Amino acid sequence: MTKPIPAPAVKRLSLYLHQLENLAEKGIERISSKELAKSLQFTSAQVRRDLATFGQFGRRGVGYEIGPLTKSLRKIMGTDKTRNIILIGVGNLGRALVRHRGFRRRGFLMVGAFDIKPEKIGKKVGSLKIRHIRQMPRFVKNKNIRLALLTTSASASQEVFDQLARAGIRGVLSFAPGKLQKPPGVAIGQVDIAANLEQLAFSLTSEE
Amino acid sequence: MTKPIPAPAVKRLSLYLHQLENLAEKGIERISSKELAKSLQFTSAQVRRDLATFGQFGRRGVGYEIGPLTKSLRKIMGTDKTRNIILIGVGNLGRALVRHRGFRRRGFLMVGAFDIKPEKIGKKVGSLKIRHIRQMPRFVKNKNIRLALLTTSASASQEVFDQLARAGIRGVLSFAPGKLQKPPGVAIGQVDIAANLEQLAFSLTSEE
DNA sequence: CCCTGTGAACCTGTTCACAGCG
DNA sequence: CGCTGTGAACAGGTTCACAGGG
Repeated sequence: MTKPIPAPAVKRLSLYLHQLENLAEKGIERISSKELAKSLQFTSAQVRRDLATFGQFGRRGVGYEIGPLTKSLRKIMGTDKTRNIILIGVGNLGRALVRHRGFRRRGFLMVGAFDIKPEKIGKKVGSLKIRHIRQMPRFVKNKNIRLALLTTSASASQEVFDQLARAGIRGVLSFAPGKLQKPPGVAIGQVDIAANLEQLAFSLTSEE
Repeated sequence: MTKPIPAPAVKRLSLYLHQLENLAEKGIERISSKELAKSLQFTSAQVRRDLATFGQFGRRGVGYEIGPLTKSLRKIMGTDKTRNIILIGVGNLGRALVRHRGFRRRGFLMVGAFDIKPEKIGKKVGSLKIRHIRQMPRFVKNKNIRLALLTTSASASQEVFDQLARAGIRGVLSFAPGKLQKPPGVAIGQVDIAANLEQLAFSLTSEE
């Protein structure tokens, strides 16, 4: 029986990892659950519990060695080797994502950008040439791509998602609102900016 | 005693609202918890429980009237009247967000864009003139702005956040990685795209 | 009889508190 | 003695199952 891993814990792993990288840059080599917790506004028990979910990384009486721990967490997250990613839908948001600096630092490399509009094909976005989505399946196969960002309109997103799934993509991060129907074996993440804003707006209503 | 409202329920309210708007466009006037649930891949009990958290909207034996329910939910979310928002940090992502079509539809109107770089000031992004962040506090006060999007670098985000809080902003949606230290009375939302990608990458490791 | 609204059971994830190792 | 790792208690949210109105 594979033990189930709490999704919230995985979410926090990202934060731990990011924080540890910052600390390493400052030359710090060890940290206790208490200190790490304080910097992220969590409790020390939470940090220990989370890390313990994935293995035994600390030394009693001492704390965690940042170097080895960072390495282990990267491996767990699947970002110990650089992962190639592609983007479908080169609109405003798509363009910004292709140029986004943050991915590289976290182990992701944007290697392809696709769209369906003829007038966009062949143009450049950042250092990438925009390809027709027709060429996506071969590209995915050749370069062994597993992850894609989806920034098409809501109306096109299900159709494009299905194409990605057929092409062998294993995880899709969608920026379109609306639930995607997913086949088994493909993971979906969704970033809904307007929904996030609405949640903020809600917290205002209770206070004013 | 004000009863506490589960944060996950608020998150789902956004989804209900969006779905109901879609249904209304199709001319549908009534829906049962079961049908609404199916379209979002939730359970009917969940839908009923969530809606009941905020009031009594349904009729037994019948279901929910889409028109009135939509109106009520908008009011609850605080988006029944258009809310003005501003953006700080006109980089790649900022530019995309200013031009983003989705906000208007959800009741948000982008009315100001600010940056600190002299060479950007006075240029246009979409239909907005970029202003110096120095002018932000007066702008916020005059136009009575409550919400802001923050797309500065991680290193600047805490400093800018504090300025926003001092200017009277009540909710900030940040796109920079790293936890912000927040004063009471200001709500924070965070969108960390790289972290979302990492979570997808994680789900891959367990399967391959 | 249909479908909502809701106590109660259940379950999952968090916090507590301490045993155990360095 | 310090700090991790972890059973056990706890809390919050979800699901069940049914009472009750239309």
